[in-house]
Amino acid sequence: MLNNSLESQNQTRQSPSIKDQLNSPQYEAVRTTEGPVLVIAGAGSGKTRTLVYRVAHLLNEGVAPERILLLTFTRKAAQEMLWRAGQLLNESCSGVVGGTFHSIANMLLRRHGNYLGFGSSFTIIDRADAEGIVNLLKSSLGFTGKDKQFPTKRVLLNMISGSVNKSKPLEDIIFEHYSHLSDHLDDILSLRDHYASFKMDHGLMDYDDLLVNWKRLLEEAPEARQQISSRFSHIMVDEYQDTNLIQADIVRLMAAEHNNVMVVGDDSQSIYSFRGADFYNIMRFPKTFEDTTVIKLEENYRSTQPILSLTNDIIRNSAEKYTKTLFSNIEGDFLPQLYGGFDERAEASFVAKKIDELHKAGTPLEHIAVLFRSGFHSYKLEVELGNLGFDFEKRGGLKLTESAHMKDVLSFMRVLANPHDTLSWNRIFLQLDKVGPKTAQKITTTIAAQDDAFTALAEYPAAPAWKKGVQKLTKLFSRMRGRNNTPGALFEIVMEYYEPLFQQIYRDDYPKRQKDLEQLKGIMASYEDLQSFIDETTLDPPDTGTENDYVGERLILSTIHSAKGLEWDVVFVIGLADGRFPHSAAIVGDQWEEERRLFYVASTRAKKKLYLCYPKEMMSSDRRFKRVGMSPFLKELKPGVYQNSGEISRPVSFSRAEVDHQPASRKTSTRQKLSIEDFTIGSKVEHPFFGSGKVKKLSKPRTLDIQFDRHGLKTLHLDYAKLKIIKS
DNA sequence: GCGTATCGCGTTTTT
DNA sequence: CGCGATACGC
Repeated sequence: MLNNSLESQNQTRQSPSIKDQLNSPQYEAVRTTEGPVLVIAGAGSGKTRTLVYRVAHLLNEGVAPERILLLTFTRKAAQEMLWRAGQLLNESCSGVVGGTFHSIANMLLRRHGNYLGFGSSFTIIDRADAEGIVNLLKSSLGFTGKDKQFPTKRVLLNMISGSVNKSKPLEDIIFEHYSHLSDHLDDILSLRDHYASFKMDHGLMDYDDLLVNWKRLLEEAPEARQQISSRFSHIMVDEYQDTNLIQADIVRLMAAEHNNVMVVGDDSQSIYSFRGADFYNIMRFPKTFEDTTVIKLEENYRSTQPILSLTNDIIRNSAEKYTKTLFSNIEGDFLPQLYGGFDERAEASFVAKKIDELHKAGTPLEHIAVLFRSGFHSYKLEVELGNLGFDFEKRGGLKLTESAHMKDVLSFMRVLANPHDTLSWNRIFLQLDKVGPKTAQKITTTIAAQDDAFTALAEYPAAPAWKKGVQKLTKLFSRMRGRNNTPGALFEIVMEYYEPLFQQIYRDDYPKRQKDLEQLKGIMASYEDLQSFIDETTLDPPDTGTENDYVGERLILSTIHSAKGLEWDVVFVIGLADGRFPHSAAIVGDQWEEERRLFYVASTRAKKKLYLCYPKEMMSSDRRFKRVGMSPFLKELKPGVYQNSGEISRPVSFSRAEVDHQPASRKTSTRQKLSIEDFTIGSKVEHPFFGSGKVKKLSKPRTLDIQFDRHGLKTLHLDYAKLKIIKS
């Protein structure tokens, strides 16, 4: 069974059996049916393949590529599908318009936006920027945040800018879901209004505005509607359960002329309601479009039957059942394994050990993935894998352009492209010494009111403490605006100014951040002009990590959300503990059900082997360890669908012996196991990052305090810190 | 007294 | 990493 696994990766792409499947009645219908088509397809049933064949079929029939529109939720998904369609036809699919809702919206708005009263110049802001604006507004409107009841930023943001809320009065949303905030109703409403006018004034647009304006364009601008709708004759939408109401409207309006629309989705995989997705869109589809052909795909071509039995059992328990029982013809006798570790470290070491075993037995690392609910759940495992020398790629969590130093650099670029971008101005001023939030905001509002922000800046009456800083800034901008600089050149100019500040602001860890900046340099250099760089990177930020170099075997660690639509031979789901999954803030009801579907999505990623893991002890808020049970979603499973792979009691000593047998080719060198007895107070030690230091204090089992020459006092744990004793 | 610097602590998920 | 609370400086 395992030796087949090596070949299967290549075969899923263009396996001959796909052709056979295509001849089956279901796929025949999918390919050729005219008019509206709704495909309800379970996990692993070949949703993507469906669309690939449809595209190939249309092109084969002589439909001009530029009349086909393929809408997805990630850019990668669209590229992948077009690539596969091209493989089928033995030619390229260039000309087919494929992309995310947001990128298509951006394209259309830049071309036709003037019908709605804005031209081609607007800046797209991402969620992180929106948070910044909300903060600015909060402070300028005098919200103190002292009241604990006041909504957290994220909740607030979802309320004032979330797409759901645009189709429903905000008052209703607050009444239904956030009734404890009703005292703040007026505050929130005024914040929402200010947010809207702030964006309008400064030529900013966020993710949701892109969609709203696309819809407006189709509804309110007859000439644009005419041009756009006559351009496309066939529309396809992937992951339809992830669309929100606005996107559903857009699909409806886009298809009004030709009625050739095909959507594909799975209601059991709806995990994006927090950003406005509404899986009832699927149920409504046949009502919206007359004479819809509904096609159900229930055979699973991905997982073995034991895995499917477990995943079927997960949705069996959901409150709203859409009785859909997937079946598979793929043989396999590996029952999903359940593992409860004593604590997070035991869980991590179990996973690492298993991965090591699998790898040695011949499963390539890139066919293995570890999935989890939230970004930080994998910290312990990352340390463990690092120690063992495994190369891994983490997906989800912070994107490259979301870290502070990146946003710093980008803000210079964005101000250049859009001098009304107050948020970026603010960020730039905050970097100056002796300038804090208040002063930065003062400068920003003054100069943004002027027509020419740059000269206004030069003439700004600066206080002595930071006058020099402003002068340097003025110089910088005159250089940047000088010639028609390419993005690459602009980066160099900015870095000349920013580098000294950068080292000052992030003096603790700037080497790591510097690598990111190097990457940014490469990315910017590949763009022709600044505007297109800004548009593309804010809509779809490049991943952290070195994507460009081919890195061979690499394990994937990913949040479940970022793993959607993908598959691996072996999947580990970790952190399946009570309070962690479902997330502790999830209340029984809709949110609870969504968490369950999330678990379903995670488990259905596995083709051959599935491991479900949880720690029995976790750090709670007060720094104390708390015993926890397994996730309620695990408890409710039928005992027969998984096998308990035993539990390790308290890890007597965290065995480093397992580490020692690693091959020398791995990148971290084996380091000796040090124990606390090896140190005395006053020992001189060397740390790869903090440099040299002296031991100040030995604390109980395996931690010690070290005074580093350049980085101050740190408390380190022997199991994690890579210490070398220089002199004892 | 206003504003800025510093420290400590708790983190949902994202186009 | 960003937030809040607290401490210092003009």
